Amino acid sequence: MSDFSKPYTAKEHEDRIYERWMESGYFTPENLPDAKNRKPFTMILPPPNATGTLHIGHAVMLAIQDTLIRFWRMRGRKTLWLPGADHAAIATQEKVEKELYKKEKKTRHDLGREEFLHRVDAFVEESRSTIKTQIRKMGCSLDWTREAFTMDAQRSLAVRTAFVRMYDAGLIYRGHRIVNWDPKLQTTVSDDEIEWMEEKTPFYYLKYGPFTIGTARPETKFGDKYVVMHPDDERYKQYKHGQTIDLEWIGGPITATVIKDRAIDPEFGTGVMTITPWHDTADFDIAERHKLNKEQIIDLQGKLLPIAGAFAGEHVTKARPKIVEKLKEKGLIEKVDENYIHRIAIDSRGGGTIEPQILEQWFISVSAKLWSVSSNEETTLKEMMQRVVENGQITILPKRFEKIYFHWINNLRDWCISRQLWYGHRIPVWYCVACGKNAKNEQDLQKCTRPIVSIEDLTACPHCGGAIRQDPDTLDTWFSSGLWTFSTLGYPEKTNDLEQYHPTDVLETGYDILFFWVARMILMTGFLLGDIPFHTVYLHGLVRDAQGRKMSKSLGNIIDPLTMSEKYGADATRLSLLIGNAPGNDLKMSEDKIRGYRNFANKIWNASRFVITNTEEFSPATTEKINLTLRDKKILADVERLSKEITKDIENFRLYLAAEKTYHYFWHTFADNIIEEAKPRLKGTDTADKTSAERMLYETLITLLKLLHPFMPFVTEAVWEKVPNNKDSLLMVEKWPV
RNA sequence: GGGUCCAUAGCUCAGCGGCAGAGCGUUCGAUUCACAUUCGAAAGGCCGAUGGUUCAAAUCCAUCUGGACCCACCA
Repeated sequence: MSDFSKPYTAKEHEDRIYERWMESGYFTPENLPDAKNRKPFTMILPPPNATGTLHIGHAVMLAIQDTLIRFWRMRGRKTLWLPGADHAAIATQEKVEKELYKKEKKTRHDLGREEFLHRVDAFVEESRSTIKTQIRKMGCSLDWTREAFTMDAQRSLAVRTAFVRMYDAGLIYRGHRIVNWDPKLQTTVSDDEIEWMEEKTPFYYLKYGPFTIGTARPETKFGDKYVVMHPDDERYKQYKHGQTIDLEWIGGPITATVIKDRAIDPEFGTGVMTITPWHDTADFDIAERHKLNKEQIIDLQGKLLPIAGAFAGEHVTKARPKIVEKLKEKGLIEKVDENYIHRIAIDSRGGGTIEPQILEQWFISVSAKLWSVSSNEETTLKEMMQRVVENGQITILPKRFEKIYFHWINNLRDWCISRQLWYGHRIPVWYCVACGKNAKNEQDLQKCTRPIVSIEDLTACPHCGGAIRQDPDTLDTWFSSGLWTFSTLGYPEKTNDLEQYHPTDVLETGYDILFFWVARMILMTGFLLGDIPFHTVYLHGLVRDAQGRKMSKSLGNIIDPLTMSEKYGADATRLSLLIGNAPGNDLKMSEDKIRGYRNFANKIWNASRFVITNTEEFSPATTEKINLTLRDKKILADVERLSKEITKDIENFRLYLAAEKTYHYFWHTFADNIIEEAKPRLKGTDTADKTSAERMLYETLITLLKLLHPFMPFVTEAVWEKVPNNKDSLLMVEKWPV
């Protein structure tokens, strides 16, 4: 058995070993030895976007999850780790549109909806297979027979079913709301997808009748006919709420109405402002409170409407200087603050500047009353989301994120779920355009005027048989992601999988999508199944470079996990992502660190070779009969203590400690001390002492290989093959040493 | 404005009431040995500051300083 080649070269083993695992079928829980008597352990892989390639953020999640799943598999659980991909509507559509424009100078409108979606599907097909190959390179023991995609037939059925059920329960409604509109991508964007940028802009103090108002956006001021101040502001006490004032404004004389509202900060500027409810969230709220008129100033392309008079049709950014010029001419500018810092909202996915607009959108109400199946009382989605974490049904690790979660829930508003994209789940709502002309009775006629919600595709109005059209919008990506723990298991059918594997045990993901995704899964599962989606949420941090900066293409500091795995092996890459990675904390990563763990893989290889070549005549059956010296017994007891400690650490998600302890013990205790001390004994003439040493070394190595396997599956499996007694067995399904 | 967290060796961090620790890096030395992807050794710390609780504080409490992040968003 001395065919160990001299340094360990990961490349020679990894693909081959992955193939062996695949052939064994053990990634599928039902194929595990004695599967019937195993208790299930489930994790669903957070689906990577179907557009991308694997990056270091994926690698860290894969390393943690594969470690957990391998640990629980060896501990005798019926482990299911289910893979999939997310269609990532906005990101994917944007990518394909860019490609299309670059290659053919066409927009999606040139192709039409159907043809465009064909292109997207082709693109997604290709990326999905790329990322799948890359996930395998990392050694992930995922059940590929259950692979899912958020846009496949089964998941689409789940999405429509969920929509219809929520609609029927009165949770989904349509309404005019102010939303974040991205004029570049021509869609709404959720609050969570916005990034704020600071920009130095002139701040204008404008004369508004007897008042002075401040604004950084004079181009939105055309329609302003309400002037708002704090009710307790002494300076303006002579003006009464509702009082009208005639004054000269940009486009000529207007009549303004005084509004008193507590949202105004008397300290800011002059303590008086005018409002633009159509294009500002705060102004919209004020207008709603006092039932004021709202007027649109800017269209969906970002151009000024006829209300702007001479400036109509001009893009806001181009019109602004001209408008300032006109204000100057009219003597309406009192002063300009040149050093004002203005914050502008950017769509973090596509980069367009957000222009708030009032639009008709679909919403999920988080505060509508509904009947809770599980607690048998009236509740709201918001209360339900809070309760399951509060009462410990769901644990979020690290604990401090529970506080952050509660804080978020407290400020939660209704969730806007419609997007004006083409790629995604089309909203399963139809409108009768035949105006109910064939309706048989008054009841049906009335139904024709309302939205028709259906799980099945409709081709004609079910009430009058007339023509219909489907809502053009698609659903927010997170709507389908929210169903992920159970849509992957067969929902809406009551499948065996759903029965057996849900709720899942652990959801492992980055803290950056706690609100986007984790919270929404809790919401969806709570309503649709009356259950929780998972027992434990484990949140990892961001991977940063050695200087602690975010990795980005422009900084050129990206560490590509695939290049690293190619160079140093997947095991080394994985270990570098686990050690020093405490939950919820960001992790600093450098190539040097990975190189260090490559050396460790080689250490395992070499020390194992030494032990294996010196214990060749052993078989587990005979080792039992060999008497151990006191010292060797003590060593084995130490290893047992270590095993217990490691087990506890992994059970409590302290992978960073478990990995480091095992690493340290293997290298600096086992290799540096135990093996060194055993060398003379192996060459000695005292047979009893010699065999005791052999047994001790053999058993220690076997235990350490098992302890290391979840962290470094390839090298440990490669060594396992070299142990004479193991022949065709796989370390992957060996019993955990406790 | 509201919230969360961090500060310990040059760097990355562990320790979270009982003698200040690890990895990497640095310096010096070794090398027919399973392994130069190696081994041995050394240097390196007022545990951010101040005050308090305690027999005892890096650890608990308060305040401050510096930093990171999240949420809200100010016309």
